[in-house]
Amino acid sequence: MYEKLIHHIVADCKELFNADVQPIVSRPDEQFGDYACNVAMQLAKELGQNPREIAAALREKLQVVDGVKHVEIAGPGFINIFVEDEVLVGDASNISPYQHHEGKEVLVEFGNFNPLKTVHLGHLYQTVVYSAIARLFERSGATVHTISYHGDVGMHIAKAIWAIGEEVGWKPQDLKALEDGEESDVSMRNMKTIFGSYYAKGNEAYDADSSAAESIREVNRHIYDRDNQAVNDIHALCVKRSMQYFDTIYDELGVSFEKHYMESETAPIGTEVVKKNIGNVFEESDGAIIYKGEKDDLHTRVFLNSEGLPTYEAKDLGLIELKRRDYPGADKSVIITGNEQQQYFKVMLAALKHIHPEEAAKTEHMTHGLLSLTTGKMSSRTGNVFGAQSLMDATRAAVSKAFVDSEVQRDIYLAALKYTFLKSRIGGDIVFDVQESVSLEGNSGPYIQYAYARARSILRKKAASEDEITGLEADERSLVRKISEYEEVLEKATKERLPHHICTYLYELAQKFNAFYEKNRVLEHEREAQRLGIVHFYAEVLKDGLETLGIPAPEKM
RNA sequence: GCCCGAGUAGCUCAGUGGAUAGAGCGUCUGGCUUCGGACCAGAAAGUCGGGGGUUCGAAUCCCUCCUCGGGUACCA
Repeated sequence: MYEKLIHHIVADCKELFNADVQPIVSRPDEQFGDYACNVAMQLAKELGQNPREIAAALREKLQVVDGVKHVEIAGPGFINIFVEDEVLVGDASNISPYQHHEGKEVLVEFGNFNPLKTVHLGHLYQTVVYSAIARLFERSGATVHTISYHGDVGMHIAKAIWAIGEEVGWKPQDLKALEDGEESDVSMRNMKTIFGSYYAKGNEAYDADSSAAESIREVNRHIYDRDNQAVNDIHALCVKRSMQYFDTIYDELGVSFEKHYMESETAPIGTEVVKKNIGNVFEESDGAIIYKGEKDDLHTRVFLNSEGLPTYEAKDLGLIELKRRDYPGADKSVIITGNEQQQYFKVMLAALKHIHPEEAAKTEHMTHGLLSLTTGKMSSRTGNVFGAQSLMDATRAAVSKAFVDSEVQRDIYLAALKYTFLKSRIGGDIVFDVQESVSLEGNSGPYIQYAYARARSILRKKAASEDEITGLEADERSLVRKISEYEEVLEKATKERLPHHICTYLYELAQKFNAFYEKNRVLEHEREAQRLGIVHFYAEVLKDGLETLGIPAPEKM
């Protein structure tokens, strides 16, 4: 109905006033109607007419639209539209009407876990956000290619490799301890601790000892040039182990990737691209190759440093070349990073515009905020920060304590974890309380899962029939009206790339149903058939919404 | 300094040009042998950072100031 109304209003404004409008049709407070439009007030100034008169003219037109019951004009000129019950029931029963990205090929990429580094909360958050965005595109009909990008080169890697190399005397065959570890979850975590301590060791030496710093820089060059067997072997082993460890986290989260790209692959290609464009895009300055962003109202950034090594900027250009090679048919390329890279990306994309303008045009960079904890003292004395693994463990523990006998603890755990991250708007920083994130009450993932399980429980007792739902009572109508909003919510979430709209809606819907259910019987009631039908629609929306967010919807809890 | 972003109830957040600014947590009051109480009903709690402006209408747009975060050439 929503799209139909917009269509009618556009046509009517054209016909009546010869005006081109982009009307906003909203779902007002229930007392004002099922849909509301403010186009009359927008047009009032343009036409020099009284908004209520404009509204009155539109009202005549809208009143005869099929499915519209009546139209009221309120306040300064709101057009409030009341529709027939069947319209709401129809919309409530149709949960996948919009396919905005049908036939489109979309790449969704994020730069995430870096080999040899610990996985912290921000990485976990980013992973959950990323997979929800990818699902939104999928849900709206796109073919989505999921891509991850990992920093396996750079000073942080060089520091760790140097420390390992020093310890084993640069004989990688002595790395038995690393190679032979069992690949169980626990041993993978140990591996991360081991890598972390090597990194710390290398970092310390780099700051304290200038000769160590020089040899670390040398290791760094070897990593780029791949010209030292010992460095290559240690590097390969460390990356392999790290990626195995990351896979355990991805598996746990139910996230998967079509392709992983590594900076070691993108670096040489990016370097090539930059070198090829010196003179027309890039220029030399103080021994480095830079892009002057000032001509685009941005700032200058280094693409190749004075040692000739590519910075992240050049590597990113290399990654774009790889994506062009691997996905020539992509219509859109979405990249998700933290806010701090916002201005950096503008410069990189400005440079890209000179190299591949069409690629720059289809690239969309979206950013998310920082994650922090309310209780700042989550790091223990030993220096272990409260990382991704700690949060996952804490959440899992809370779930197994609260749902001792449940067969779906994993599903509930995923709901608690993911919903915590997804319920806030993407973009701003998020401060959260571990206790609250682990909470299973109120506005939480498990609350919505529970709502679904309750609905399924009713439907197990008696299945919804195919009977028509007619003669809605006030409470029923109100619930159906809410269910019918789902398609609009989905559309909004997809267009704005903001999954939290779905969370907000699902929570409101579940609350509304719970309130209805509290005072109205479903089974063994004279309107049982109709009510079972409504419960069925409600359950379908909850399930679809949860799954779009990447959260499972178990039948029983 | 310059360039971004943020500031809404005690805390964490929705609301981003519309009608009395909404939730969760916390506090207080009530409701469970009941279709699943992991729930529901209700109360208290707000100068929407301050000030100015645009508009029929501003938490939302513009200007300005304050506070915090980020970026600002060889980190990502």
